[in-house]
Amino acid sequence: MGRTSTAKDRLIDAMIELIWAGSYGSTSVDHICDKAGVKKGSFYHFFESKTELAVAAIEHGWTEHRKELDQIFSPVVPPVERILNCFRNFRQEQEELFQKHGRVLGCPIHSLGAEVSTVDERLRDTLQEILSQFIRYYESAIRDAQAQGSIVTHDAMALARIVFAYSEGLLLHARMWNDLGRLDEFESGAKIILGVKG
Amino acid sequence: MGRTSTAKDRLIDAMIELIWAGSYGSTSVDHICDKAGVKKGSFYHFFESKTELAVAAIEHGWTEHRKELDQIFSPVVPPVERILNCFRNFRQEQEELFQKHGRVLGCPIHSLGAEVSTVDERLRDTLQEILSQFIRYYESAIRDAQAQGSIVTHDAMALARIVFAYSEGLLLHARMWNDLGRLDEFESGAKIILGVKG
DNA sequence: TATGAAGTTGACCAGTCGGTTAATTTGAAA
DNA sequence: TTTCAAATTAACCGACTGGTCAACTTCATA
Repeated sequence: MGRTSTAKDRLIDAMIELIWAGSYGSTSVDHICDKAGVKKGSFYHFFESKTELAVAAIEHGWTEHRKELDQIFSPVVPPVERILNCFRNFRQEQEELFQKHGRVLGCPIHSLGAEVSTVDERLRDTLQEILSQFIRYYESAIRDAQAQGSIVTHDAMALARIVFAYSEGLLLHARMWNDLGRLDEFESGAKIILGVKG
Repeated sequence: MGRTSTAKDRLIDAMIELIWAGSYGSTSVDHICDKAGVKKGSFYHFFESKTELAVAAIEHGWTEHRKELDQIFSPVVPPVERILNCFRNFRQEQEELFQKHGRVLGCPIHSLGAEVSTVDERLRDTLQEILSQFIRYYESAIRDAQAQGSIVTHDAMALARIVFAYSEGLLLHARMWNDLGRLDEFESGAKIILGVKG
């Protein structure tokens, strides 16, 4: 009952893009509405606040990304290859974004986290949860790799955190230097950290 | 000739603290002036813009930090120990900030970089330059360690970048989870990356 | 085809944003 | 003790901030 609308989705899409390309602070409700072709009154019909839209946008993005990750981290694929492919996937995505925006945008979760985590708890909690889920992909791949003896035998959780922190640092540097090439370093870097044999 | 003033320094100090505790976007000129006990008119007497104050504040902070780094990375200290001490120094600083703000604040260069690098080139260039200088401390320590055979023999520049990206990722996670304990992971993490022998 | 729930609209709000200005006060150096 | 460059001040600017609201339009369903 009542009429249907795509405005909510348009707002979510606009929010993700604007945050990614700029920052949370540089993204105003007016900008979002312009980009989505939605009037401000409608914005607040669908979302309680700017923060709530950001939460919805980030969660939506993560839900989408998870579908890819579930394929990339399929147990059928050799474990080390899963991690490498995951970052190759990042690189490709960043390349497409670069063609569109003329800039390397890095990881929005990470950039948003750095910006808002001392200021907006609601958003911070959302980002925390997503990163906690993400790292589990690395963790289980590392455990599988250790079981088959293809990498060094350290605590899997610890190794996953190292690779994860490293990958986020790399993504940030790629954003800061607007340089896709930085992302190519991951392959050799991850192999060094994981002590890949052969 | 003319009168003297400490307003400029007070503004710089206030800016660093506010950016570190929050973000660039959450730090308004009015907040800075309040904190520094300076009227807005004086602000614009000393600085062209908010961006220029940020640049001055970041550069001032880096100049101070370099003094510590020059001691920490003294060639007299065993090379691997230099890198470890550098992060121990971070940890201690973060502990003091935690006592003051009740929050882990992480690396301001890094957080600022994530926030503004697509939006404010002037600031981005300043941050780039500082990070480029920073990594050289790691690089030369790594080269010394390799010369004395205490770590693995990979390309020193590449290793430095890995350790550096890793440390920034760690600092971010400590900020996001408001958890000083994350920083303790650096010691074992760095040893794994560098392949410390013994 | 009537209905009312859901979506849309534009005008409006008080507060804040970064930044400007001209008048005034200060105190270091001559 | 005078001088005047430098520092301070408060009032002001227009644009924009996140958010509200009541009137209005639409269209899926019954």
